Amino acid sequence: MDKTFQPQDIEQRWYQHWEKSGYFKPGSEQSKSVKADSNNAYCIPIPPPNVTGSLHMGHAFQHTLMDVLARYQRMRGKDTLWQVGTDHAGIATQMVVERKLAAENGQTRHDLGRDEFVKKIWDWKEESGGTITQQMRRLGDSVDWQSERFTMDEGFNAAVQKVFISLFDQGLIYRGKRLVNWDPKLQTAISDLEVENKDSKGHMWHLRYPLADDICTAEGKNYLIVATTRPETMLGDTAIAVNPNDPRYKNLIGQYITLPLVDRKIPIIGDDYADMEKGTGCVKITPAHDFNDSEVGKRHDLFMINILNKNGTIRTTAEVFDHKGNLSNQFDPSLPKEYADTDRFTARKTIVADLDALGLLDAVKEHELSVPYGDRSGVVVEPLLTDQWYVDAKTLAKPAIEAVEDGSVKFVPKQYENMYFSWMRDIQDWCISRQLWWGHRIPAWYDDKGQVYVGQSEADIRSQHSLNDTVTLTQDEDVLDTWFSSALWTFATLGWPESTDRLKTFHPTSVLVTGFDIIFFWVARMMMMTMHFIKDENGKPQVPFNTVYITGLIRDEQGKKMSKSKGNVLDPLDMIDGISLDALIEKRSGNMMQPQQREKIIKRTKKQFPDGISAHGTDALRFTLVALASTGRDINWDMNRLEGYRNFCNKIWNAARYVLMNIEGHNCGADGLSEYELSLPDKWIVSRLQQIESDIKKHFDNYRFDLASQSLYDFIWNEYCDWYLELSKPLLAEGSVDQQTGTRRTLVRVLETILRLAHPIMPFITEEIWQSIREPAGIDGNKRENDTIMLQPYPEADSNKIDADSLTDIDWLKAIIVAVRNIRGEMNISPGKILPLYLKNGNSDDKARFKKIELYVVALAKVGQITWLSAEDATPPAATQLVGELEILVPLAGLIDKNSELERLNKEIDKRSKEIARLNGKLTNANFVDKAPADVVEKERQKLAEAEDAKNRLETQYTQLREMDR
RNA sequence: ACGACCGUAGCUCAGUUGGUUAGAGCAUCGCCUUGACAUGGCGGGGGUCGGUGGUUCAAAUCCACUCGGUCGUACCA
Repeated sequence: MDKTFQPQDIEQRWYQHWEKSGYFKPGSEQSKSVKADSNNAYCIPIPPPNVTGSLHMGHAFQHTLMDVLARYQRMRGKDTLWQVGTDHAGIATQMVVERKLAAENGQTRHDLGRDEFVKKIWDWKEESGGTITQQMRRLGDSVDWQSERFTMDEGFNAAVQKVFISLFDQGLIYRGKRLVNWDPKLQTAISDLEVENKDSKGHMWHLRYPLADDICTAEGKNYLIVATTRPETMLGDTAIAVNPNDPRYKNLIGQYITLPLVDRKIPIIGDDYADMEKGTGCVKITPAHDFNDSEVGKRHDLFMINILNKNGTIRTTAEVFDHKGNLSNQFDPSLPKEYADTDRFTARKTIVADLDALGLLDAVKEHELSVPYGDRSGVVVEPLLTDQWYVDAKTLAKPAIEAVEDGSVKFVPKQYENMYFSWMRDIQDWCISRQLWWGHRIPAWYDDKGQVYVGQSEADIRSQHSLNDTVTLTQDEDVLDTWFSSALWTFATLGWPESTDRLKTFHPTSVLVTGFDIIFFWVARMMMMTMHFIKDENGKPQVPFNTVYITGLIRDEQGKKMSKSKGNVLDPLDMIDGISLDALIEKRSGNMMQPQQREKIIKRTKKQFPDGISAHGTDALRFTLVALASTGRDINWDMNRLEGYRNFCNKIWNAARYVLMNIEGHNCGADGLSEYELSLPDKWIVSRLQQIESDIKKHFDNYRFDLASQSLYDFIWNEYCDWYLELSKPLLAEGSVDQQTGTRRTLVRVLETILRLAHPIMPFITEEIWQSIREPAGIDGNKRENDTIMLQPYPEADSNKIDADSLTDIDWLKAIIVAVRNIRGEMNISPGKILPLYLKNGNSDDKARFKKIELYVVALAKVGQITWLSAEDATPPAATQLVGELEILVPLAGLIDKNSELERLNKEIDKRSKEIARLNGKLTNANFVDKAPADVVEKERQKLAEAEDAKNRLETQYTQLREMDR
């Protein structure tokens, strides 16, 4: 074995072995002895990453937690499936390929045409689709690769079709002309969730709209003033609203104003939406370009005038619709030609200038407002009137809300349930059509008259509706929102709409691990779709998963979100393999959208990683992520933690090295027949192991990964390595043959158990070491089930193995050794120097007890001659430590400076005095003594007595020492 | 504006139903290359738990208010 742990030598080798051996498959599909039974099944559906993407730290985090759960449950004997797959990620993928096309030969997707372009995307998927799956292998993800799915594979496509068609037939999907969030750059509708509102500074323009028919306001003005942040929309105004109770204007209701620039006569209406307190009390109403106005329009049967092209420029001629969305000739649709085809923001300036020239610009004010941006395109989105497909979300949401209310689905941490409820209880219909080319084409066809038919194929529809060839059918150009297909993820991946064994065994799945940012996008929609389509044998809706574990976000060391544009992204693989500074800089600053950031990023990267990043290995990365995973809070990434846990891996490695060196060629009881004797340290470490096992189980079952890893770390480093391995040294050197066998047996078996405990978190190092110690630990490596640690049983605590005396004895032993070490440390005595030791004030029990531990004290505290002194004996000049009643004395004898010992004693006495004062304060308080529980008071009394006794003895020692050898 | 979460050692974080002297890792200081490990060993220092007030015999923990931060939602004529 190498002196240090070299992760790069072992990781990929073991992963390939596991994968090749089929160990990631569910147990029921590996061996006939495991029956497929939904009661013993454990399934995690992976949140499908973008097929053309790559892993970031957030993935690494979530994947690690999922893998910990999967490996843990698999070892506990659950029939475990971690379902893997990728998402076609509509807009994101289409954009990537469009950019690639543009960069390579300056083409747009329109140059290629739809079929050719979609083919290009499939090509790109073939080329880049392997990246993320390769990265997952490096992370050690124990997913079932053989059943990997893609949201556009054949079976999935069938599921999507079936869901769409059924929902349409049930009246839960409909088509309608409505306002949607329109992205003028990508030229597609997007959902509310894909809109990012950003605060920005803008202007509020106050416009004068002349009253028609020579009427005047109560104040005698012949115009109304409206205010707007988007003056260009005035071209589409179809009313002015005032509050029906507003004394200033209520007599004008039913009258008209003349809309400037377009010379349109539009009504003044009364609506509560107009707030008398706000602005001038008059609101321009543009139902085709504002969501609130659209609602007002519906209440008053207003016409809707669309003035924008799909690319965000002003139309040459407006589109006029009546309140039902039918084309209308009520108004002259012509628009001033000087704005035609100019961008909305250019038009804004021109229109303001033109109104100003007409004397109709009353005021311009600075204004803070939030502006909606498309999260993908980064441009301002526009409410636009278009024909789109919608899902009746309210109907579907009802059972989905109930499932969380009645606890069928639990969120961890629980507070996210509120987030879920608040959104679900106020849910809007879901716009599912997207004007993209990449995605599931909507299975709808139109005839010449615009009549819509929904069905699996054109042929199906023709036969179903008896349409002959004289009727031309054209398929809807649009595709479905990506989240429409991912909403079917839990059951479509298991084979639905076929009725498969996997669906029966693994659905509902056990736990979904995901980020809070997609609770709405994904979690809620999976709930709705699954409960609508998947029923159990009694016809009761099935939930998609029983538990939703919400993770926090991984941020950079300053708590900032990691993003490409900030240049603070860390690649999990760089943590594993390491990366040079130059390569890291290239990665962070190359191919930047905003080159001006480049220098800044380079500078910061150089400062933060002057030597690049060294290799830490997958296990260290995973352990770090697990250790930081406390419930649902964000993680500020800390390279120092990673380094600490790399050292921890090395610690385990060397502990194993020690064990191997000491069992090699010796009997360690593997045959189960040899005589052996367990010594005090053996009994102790076995007892502690049981306690740790039950702690870890508790923590895993509560999803407290951080506490589980902490328990493991503490036990391995601070107990097994620091104490047990050290205690084993004198035993192996001086113990009897049976004792040596007992210790070797314990050394290797506890190590073997530790490896199994740690395996879900650190799969590679545990497998590597386990392979070399399984035989001495008494495991028959020739049996197939013993080929790998990943299929071994997870350790379970056995309270019969806890020896209570060993726990108190070792605590006492530790206290004595620490006392000597403390004197040594504080007096700057070299650790190797053998010290004589006096023990004073020990009772007969202490003496008997000390006999049991003398061997270890001598070895670990490096003491030579040990002399017991009775209470009456004169104490030699010595440094003193108290262990309960017992006084530990190290003679000064030229080793120790008297004054520093006096100083040290003083410090100790001082400490005791403070404690005594505190306890006295408490105990003289009648309220405390009367009202606190008796055992609490008694405890405090005892502490006081002990502190007083200790103080007295330290003071005696102090006086004696000071008097000596003056 | 409303809601959620967070504020504990220099840094990153634990701290359960209120009850020992508030813990860990990293960093720091001192001693040590001892035959598993210097990616190490041993020992030490470091915190008025964001602030104020309250409930209680007892508050990091419960309540109210307040300051700071993150996120979400709403509003924005």
